[in-house]
Amino acid sequence: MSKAGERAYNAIRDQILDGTLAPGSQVREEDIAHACATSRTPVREAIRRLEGEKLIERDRQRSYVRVWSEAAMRDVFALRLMVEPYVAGQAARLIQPESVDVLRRANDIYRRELAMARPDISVIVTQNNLFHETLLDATGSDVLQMILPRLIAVPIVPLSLRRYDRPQLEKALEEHDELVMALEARDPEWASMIMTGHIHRARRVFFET
Amino acid sequence: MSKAGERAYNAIRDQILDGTLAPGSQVREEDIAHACATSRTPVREAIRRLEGEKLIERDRQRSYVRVWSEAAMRDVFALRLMVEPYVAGQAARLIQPESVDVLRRANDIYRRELAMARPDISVIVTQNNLFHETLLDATGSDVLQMILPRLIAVPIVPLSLRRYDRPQLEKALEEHDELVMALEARDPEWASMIMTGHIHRARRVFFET
DNA sequence: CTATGGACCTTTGCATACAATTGTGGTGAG
DNA sequence: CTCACCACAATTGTATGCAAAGGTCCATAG
Repeated sequence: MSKAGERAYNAIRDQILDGTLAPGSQVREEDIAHACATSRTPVREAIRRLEGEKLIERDRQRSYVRVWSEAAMRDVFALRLMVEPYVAGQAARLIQPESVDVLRRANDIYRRELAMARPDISVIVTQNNLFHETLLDATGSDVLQMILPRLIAVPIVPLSLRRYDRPQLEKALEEHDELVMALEARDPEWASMIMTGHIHRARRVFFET
Repeated sequence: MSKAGERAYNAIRDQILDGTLAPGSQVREEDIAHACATSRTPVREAIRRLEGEKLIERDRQRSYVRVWSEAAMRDVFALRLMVEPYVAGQAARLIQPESVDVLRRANDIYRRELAMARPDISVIVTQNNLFHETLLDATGSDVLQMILPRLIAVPIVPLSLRRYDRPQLEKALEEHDELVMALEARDPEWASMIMTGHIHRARRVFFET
């Protein structure tokens, strides 16, 4: 997309997702524009996009970083439990060998990091995100690519891995590995079952810690 | 929202949904701006929003009305089959008596129209939409209200009722009536089961006619 | 006759200026 | 002392102008 508009979009989004912009805080066009060395025009577009993604909400004129209630998070996980297994199943039908390689590499980096004495969680988070995004792309479905990001691009979800202890991180990696096997076997039922368990466990960790 | 921006958004959206702007046709900022008696700036915002809703797609610079493939429509129905029963179940838990009345009234108008010699389909479409929207609102869930409209605000879906013949319209009404019973009984399983059948049947009609 | 290059034209991207709206703080009346 | 109202300040909304990027079409060479 356009240079300045894209810069502004990524800047705001990153700051929301990593918590720099706290939930509930006001997002001023002028501030972002200044930070991105651009004018308000592309910033406004970026804000509109993020509004559509529900990362930003509006009260009359002003924009704020959205706050997510616990009830909303329950709905998010309920929907992910429906949609993500479907994604895994579709990916099992349609994935290309190159994408499987990408998944495998993501798991290898994850594994290597986890083997270290003090793993850097942000590396694991990145590889985890890459894994799930690659899976989504592999479905080749515009509809899924429209829906799922709205369920996982929630400030808390990508960070929920940080709540995992080491055994939980190991378990999650095992599930990723098994998912790769299911995809290679082109077995939709197997893939979606693994994913169901994977999300279930994520939900437990999220609500019980 | 803003006056001009909202006008532009609704204008484009309406034209896409009712087919005035044909799928695949180019959407030019200047044209819309002129039609809405405004400048390009608010039009650009409207286009960005619709892009986020996947009603508009972009190729390099230009914007076009999105075309929905059959594969996409299959995904839409697959997801509706997951989400709408969940909506019905949540509504059964949380719906207020006044909302039940709204649903009942919608069904009554539907029924009266259907009893006529030559029913006006657009009346039935309106009441059908009202029914499903009321159900969605009754869940009180921001997340559901963010997700579901993206699955049904697809050019073809709101119009799919037009493919129903009279017995199918009668069957759909019966299902609405039974859904009201399930909601009054506050029985989530019953409600979601009815909805599952309802969407299943909609899918059959959609793909077999 | 086809293919390639280039000028031109169409459309969008960005910045700036100004208008409008909303929040806020202070002042005066009760 | 409190409440209401008015004025001003802070932000956003809209318009316009110009820059840049892509696409198109014609001319010319092979």
